[in-house]
Amino acid sequence: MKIETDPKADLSAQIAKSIRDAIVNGDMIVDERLPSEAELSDQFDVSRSTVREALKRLAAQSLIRTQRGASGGAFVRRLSYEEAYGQHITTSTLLLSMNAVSFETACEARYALERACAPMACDRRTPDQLATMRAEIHRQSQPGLSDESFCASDVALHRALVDAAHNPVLSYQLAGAVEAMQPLMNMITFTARSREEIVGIHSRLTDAIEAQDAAKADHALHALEAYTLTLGRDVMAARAQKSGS
Amino acid sequence: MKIETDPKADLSAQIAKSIRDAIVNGDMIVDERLPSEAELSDQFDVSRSTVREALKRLAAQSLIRTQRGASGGAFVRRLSYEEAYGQHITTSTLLLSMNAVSFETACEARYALERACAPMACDRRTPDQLATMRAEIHRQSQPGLSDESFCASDVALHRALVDAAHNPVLSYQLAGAVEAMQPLMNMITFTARSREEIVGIHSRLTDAIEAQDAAKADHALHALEAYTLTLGRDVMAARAQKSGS
DNA sequence: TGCAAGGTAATTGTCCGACAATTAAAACAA
DNA sequence: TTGTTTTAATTGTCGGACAATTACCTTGCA
Repeated sequence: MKIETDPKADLSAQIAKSIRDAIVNGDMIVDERLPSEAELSDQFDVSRSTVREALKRLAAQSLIRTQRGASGGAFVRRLSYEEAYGQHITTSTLLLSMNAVSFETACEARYALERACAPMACDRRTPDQLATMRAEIHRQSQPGLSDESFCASDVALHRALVDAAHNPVLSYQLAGAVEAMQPLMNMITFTARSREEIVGIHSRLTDAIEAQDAAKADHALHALEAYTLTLGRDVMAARAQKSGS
Repeated sequence: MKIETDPKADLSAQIAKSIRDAIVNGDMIVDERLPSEAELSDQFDVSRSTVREALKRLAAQSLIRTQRGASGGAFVRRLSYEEAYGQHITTSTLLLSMNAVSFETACEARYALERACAPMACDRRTPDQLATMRAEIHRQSQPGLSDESFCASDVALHRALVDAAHNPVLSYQLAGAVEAMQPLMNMITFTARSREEIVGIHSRLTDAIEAQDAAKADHALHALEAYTLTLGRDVMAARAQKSGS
């Protein structure tokens, strides 16, 4: 295990990097045990505290898990889809909120990705996923629903669409794009009229998926993108006017 | 700043979580300074070592940066696209390598995503990006090129295609899918014949992007997916036969 | 006054030693 | 054999110490 001497980096960062490289390169396999903290501090010739800080960095990236007691230690962790989802969503959300991504850009990306998996969803959708989509549509029709709940239901529906493609890699990649949009979407106040419109398009979309009509699904997603964009622009315009007055 | 008492988690993990929540929820803005390690250890009533381990976890996720000296400390970090790319690619690569994702699944996801951005690339491609694609095609035609270099060039070409869509959110999401495929692709030995075939499709694809012909680009990507899949299946079959004999 | 040199204090980085908590395995007793 | 106790290894937490770095203040000088 080599240690690249980048003189400006912290020791714990250097050690974390060398261990991370070993894991990513496949030098260590899943569930393999790392040397104990004492052994690592000997190998790298640093104190145990420094080794611990390095290990905490790796734990934060879900690369290792630790276990106390005899025959405990740090083990290479199998990265599950669920954890990867979580990290991806957190990162995507922060990226959008910290970098002032325009509503248009995020919207365009989201619907482009969804259109990419619509044909596969048409092929492979299960009754289960159709039922989920119908249930969310029903929820969205409830009059007392808050804007936040409406958005959450929207995300759930689109998530079902993505999962219907039955491609875990695709689901993983798209989860970030769709869920990271939610804070942006939450800024929109949905009138009764706009909800009705959206529910209508959602129904057409679900019908298309059920009928396995990819062209129709694509059309519905285009309509949804256009309408969402209109709503978003209205909100932005209203906000700009307000702050300008 | 609240601390949820999850009794089974480490103290440093709990503290990291509470600070992370504060950042993600927007309670702390970019470049805002966190309390010093001494103050945090007072607030959370733990030792400084424990606070430091928590801060290292956050640093590993690029949520904070630290600075030494007077008026130094830990500051909320603006997550840049570049860092997010890096994290995303690392995570995606690990996810694929650790979970035995089939070549078919990864391939399908990759080309579905690329087809999603092809229409936008047709609209917005710049001469620069076309030149990059042409240059990579030229590289791929060199006879002495190693399989690894051929794959790297392949990734570079597709990366140019994605960037041509001029949507940073899309680029970010797709970078993981495309680059994480490279280790899988590297397993394939490309014969002179198959390279010729791939270069031909790449040329058709680039022509379509230049001519802004979305349908033709879509067709080329479908052809590329089908051919890549064939190559991958051959490799897997050969490998299976070898291990079986 | 203005400026430069040097000192000071605050803060993170690293090290050390100690003890608590946990857990698997070994040793032991019935 | 089976159940219990002891033991050893390992991570988790604490406290203190010092080094390294850096912004800020003080002091002396022109």
